[in-house]
Amino acid sequence: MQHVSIKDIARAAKVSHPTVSRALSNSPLVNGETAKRIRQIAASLGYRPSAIARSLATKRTKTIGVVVTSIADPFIADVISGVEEAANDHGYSVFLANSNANPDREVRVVHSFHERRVDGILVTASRVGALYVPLLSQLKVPIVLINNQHPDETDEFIYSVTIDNIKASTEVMRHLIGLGHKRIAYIGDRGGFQSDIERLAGYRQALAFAGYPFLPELVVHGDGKPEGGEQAMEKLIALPSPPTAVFCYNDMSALGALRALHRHGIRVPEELSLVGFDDLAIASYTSPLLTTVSQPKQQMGRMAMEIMIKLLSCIDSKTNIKVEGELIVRESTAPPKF
Amino acid sequence: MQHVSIKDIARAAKVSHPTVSRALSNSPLVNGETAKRIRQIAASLGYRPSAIARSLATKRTKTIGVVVTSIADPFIADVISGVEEAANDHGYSVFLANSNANPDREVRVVHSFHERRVDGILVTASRVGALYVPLLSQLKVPIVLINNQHPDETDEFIYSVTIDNIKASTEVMRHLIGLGHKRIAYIGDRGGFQSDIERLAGYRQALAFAGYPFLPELVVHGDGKPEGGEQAMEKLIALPSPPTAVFCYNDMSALGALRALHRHGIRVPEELSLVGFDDLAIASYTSPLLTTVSQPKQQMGRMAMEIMIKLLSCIDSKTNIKVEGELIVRESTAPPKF
DNA sequence: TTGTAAGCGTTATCAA
DNA sequence: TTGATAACGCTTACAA
Repeated sequence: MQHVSIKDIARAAKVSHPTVSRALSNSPLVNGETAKRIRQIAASLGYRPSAIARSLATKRTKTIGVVVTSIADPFIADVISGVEEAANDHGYSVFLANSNANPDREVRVVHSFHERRVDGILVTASRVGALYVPLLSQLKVPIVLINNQHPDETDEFIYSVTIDNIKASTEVMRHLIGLGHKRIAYIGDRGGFQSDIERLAGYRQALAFAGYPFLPELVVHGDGKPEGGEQAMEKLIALPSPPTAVFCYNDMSALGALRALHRHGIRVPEELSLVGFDDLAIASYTSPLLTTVSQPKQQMGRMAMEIMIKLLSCIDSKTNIKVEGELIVRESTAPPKF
Repeated sequence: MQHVSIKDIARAAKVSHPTVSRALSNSPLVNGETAKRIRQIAASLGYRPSAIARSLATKRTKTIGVVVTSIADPFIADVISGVEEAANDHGYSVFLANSNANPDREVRVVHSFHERRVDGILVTASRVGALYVPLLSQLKVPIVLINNQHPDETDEFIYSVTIDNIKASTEVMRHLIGLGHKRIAYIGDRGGFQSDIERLAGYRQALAFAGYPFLPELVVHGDGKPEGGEQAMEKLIALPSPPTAVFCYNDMSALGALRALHRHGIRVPEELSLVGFDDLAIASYTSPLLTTVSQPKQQMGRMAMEIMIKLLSCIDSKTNIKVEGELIVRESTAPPKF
């Protein structure tokens, strides 16, 4: 016999299988002594309840579907580690699915989660396609978005954990402006994703606040990856009057920017200051060490899963959480030279 | 009604529910016309079969448990992305669990996978505790190890995908020796994990082959992470006669080593050559760009999952795969100066 | 406090 | 080619 079932235990304990079920779920409706005996037998037989059968009976799987655009993205990997930890702590298991921001795969993931009857869905994406959330919400299970607020605030099934991008972004700018920089550029992401839009908004606000003009030529687009950051920095370097400081959408972009600067022999921070966003592990190992904004990545994952679990337990709680970033000043920023 | 079932479809199509089941699984035992009609109805009702109920009936869940020591490890994250992709391609779903190399959690993960009745288990660990595999193998499901061969080759349920560490390691050494280096150090991992042992073996073999002495003081231990690499490098720098080249167990260690070198103002590669292992994305963004060994990380994950799926389909295939690394010479290695 | 019976949504085994 | 019926392993009334 492959797996031992409550019937096997019932037979050994000379009771009915529902009694076993009750004993194992610590129901008060069973005699203390018998319960003890049953639990002993269960343990001695190495009994493990079938989550499958239980799910079928209870209509809850204690399973959460987690969609990511790419698990190889270090930011996402950190978030997921928090997600998994919180799930594990509460007896939930996570199905991991990569969508690669590919619509075909997205549809397959939704189907797969539907068939598996997940209790809820977590979406961790630096970028989430506008069409995707409606697709997911067809499943009628709660959805928690990490780092992407749903535009339609009224949707009752959608919750989110995000960082306060505008605040973090203005703080970065305050730091640069405080150092004396006046020509500050922004290397954004390509797609106009929410976090990018917000960081750019913070950039503009801070500029306005300092009374500096907003110069469109100082806003260029990368792709959130080193390649894009590199190309974007090339454009800035080629400008007739290049910036003295550059604020990047994320650390990956900053990495590419740094590479372009190295190649051109432009010294950081002596000739140009550079700031990233995310505080990935690498940010402490570039040279110079990168000034950046730290996000509580793992904790954000954990919070998202905890919101989910509370929702599923009908405990209500704050469902749209905004966390704060923290500016980490390292070596890549300094006053402008001139 | 929350989910539509085959009974709902049966009612709508005026057939029995087993007929629906047959029609939807493309059984030849059902009239072509009826089958078509049933499938149309199913589609129009948005039917999605319950994997839960199916699993209970078939005793197979099409589910694989994936244990990792840390999903935040970029090497592991890359492997997992291959794992997930292959699973998805074959209709399997993956349960992701972090063990953090913590024995308590390991036990919980095993229980959880057992209860979920996973069809197989994949273990991705730079390091896997000796006790862990026996624990896992109690489940009587196939296990595929990535980057950790099971010492007991005879165990019938254990399979593996590994890189040929010795070969890759000797190649690194040939490169350094070819450049003219004679005092070459090795920064290893702490725990005596298999990959570390093998890379060190390759180091010694190459030294012996070149006729150079093996100097114990040139072998120091890190922890596979930047911090450890940094400390290990400090020890080497403090040596009365420091090495002219350093081969690191992995890129993470090399990153730390690089940091220590920067701090001491030791120029790489002019004064010291440095080699990593793994070819993480960062290796192309350090300065100088890191010479390292590339492992086909995603492909290894994919292969592991494909072995698993073949095993589960009773297709036999090579079950212990060894892949080859590739030396990527970038900027961190050069002939010794003097 | 315990047991009997039904049900969860499939697939599998028989008969028809 | 189809339909009854049972089975998978659990939980949950309801009865005793």
